Amino acid sequence: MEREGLPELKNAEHGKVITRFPPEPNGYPHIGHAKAAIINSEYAKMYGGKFILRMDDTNPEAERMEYHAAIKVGLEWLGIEFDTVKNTSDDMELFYEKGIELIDSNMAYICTCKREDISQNRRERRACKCSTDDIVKNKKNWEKMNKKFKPGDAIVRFRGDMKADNAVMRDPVLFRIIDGKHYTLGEKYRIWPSYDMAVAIEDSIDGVTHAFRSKEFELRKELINAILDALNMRKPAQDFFSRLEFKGMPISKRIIKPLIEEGKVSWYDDPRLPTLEALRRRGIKPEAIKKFIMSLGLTKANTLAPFDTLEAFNRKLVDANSIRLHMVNNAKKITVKNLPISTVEIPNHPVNDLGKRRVEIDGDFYISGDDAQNIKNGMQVRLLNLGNVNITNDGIELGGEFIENGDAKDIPKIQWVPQKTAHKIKMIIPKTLFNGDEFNEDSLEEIEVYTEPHYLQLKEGEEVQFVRYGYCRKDSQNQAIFTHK
RNA sequence: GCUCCUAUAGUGUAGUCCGGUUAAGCAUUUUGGCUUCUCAAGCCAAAGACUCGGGUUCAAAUCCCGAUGGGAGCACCA
Repeated sequence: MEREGLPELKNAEHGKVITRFPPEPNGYPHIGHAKAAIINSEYAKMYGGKFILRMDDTNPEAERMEYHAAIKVGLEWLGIEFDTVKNTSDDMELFYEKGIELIDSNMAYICTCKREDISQNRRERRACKCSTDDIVKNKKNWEKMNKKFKPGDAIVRFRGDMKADNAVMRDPVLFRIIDGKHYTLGEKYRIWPSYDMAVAIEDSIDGVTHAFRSKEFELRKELINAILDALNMRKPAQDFFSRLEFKGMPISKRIIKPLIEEGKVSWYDDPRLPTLEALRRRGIKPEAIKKFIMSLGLTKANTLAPFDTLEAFNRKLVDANSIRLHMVNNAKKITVKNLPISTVEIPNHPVNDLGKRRVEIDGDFYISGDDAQNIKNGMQVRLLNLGNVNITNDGIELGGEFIENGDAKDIPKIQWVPQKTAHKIKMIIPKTLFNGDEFNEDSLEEIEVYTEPHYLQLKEGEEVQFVRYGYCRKDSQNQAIFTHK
């Protein structure tokens, strides 16, 4: 059986599937976000269901509007559409209600132990004294968390199982005190639900039927189910997929931030990064990302994806409407005599009708240094779209004589740019940022090249193919970024 | 250390639940050819894999046991 796209879901009814993508607005969106968003959104689409974007914003210390906005921009660029957009923090009152319910039913208690002690007890699978406090005392302490206690003084813990093999189940945190200013709610609340509490409640009340998360959350599944059971709430099906990273391209802010601060990387849109913004600048199309991610499947095996697969998808997308332009690198001069014409019309694409451009010529050209080295005296070469030339090369100066009606078959073909109108641009070539753990000091190559003046008429962001060189994205009038071959 | 997840060609995957129909399909990569006024695209072809060791069975990539490699968790981050 041939399978289109993602594997079938268990217990999925057409029209009734609800999925969600819950990013935390604590950084710029990257390829990993794209994977989670695309998989969840594709499943909703596949079953004619609904898809929710939920900003998971329950840690005021980490979250910022800047990131919130960047995530929205990134998702829009990817072309992902949502039926509902919400914030986890919209439901603070509900979290409190459910939290109190857990305390009332003795499924949760307030713990006032020191952080280190809690950690050690977890490791040693020992309960602490607080776990035996009665409901009355717990309720009193809950009130105190609102004002009297300082951050770190007290937390609400779920009554799991301190002896459990799954360490996540050893009385995990449900609520903690954070005094920081939340990016949308300010100082309205200071008791914040933990990830597990928030996700459990949210997925349940949002009607999420299938939740797909990356593998590092796998151990949380048991806890989320336990919380929901304790509350008598509906449980979504949970499944997991491997994290997506590219070789040598760090995803974590912990690594990227210092690079930016040290000036080793310009910003989150530096084309060497796997952020969505960077991929966009580099010339990768959203559709290519989608196809690429779908081709990865739902495996739980670790993936260190090869960038060239992404490039292959992109090349196929971009080829049909990338204008072909001449560009020369490491330019060498050549003067061609006996040119019978002063202008030549060149098609913008070999097979598709993308128009033509008129190029003025006077016999003085630039060609690429590599080509100049390979052409010998007496040789015949084809100046692409122009005609054949008999080369004279005395070792110092390159010259040539135009041959009318030369046959293009079986002779070297090279691209050229008229000296008079040549437009100089900077070509940026992104390479792998890291070799293992080593920062690659040569990860960004910049070269000065000449291109046809027609380049100036292209829109910014347009993809072009520099003939015999590769696909590049116009970054500005004076700069292009190498996308791939 | 404990627990969980995972293991198919250079790379990424399909197949593994329900053992035989596939001596393993697809994509990428590499190489060769056709086409072409590009070293692109398109078309054709070739190369290349079931981690290891036991067991069950007429039959195992698929089931069981063990080993080994890789990843994750053991946060008042998500």
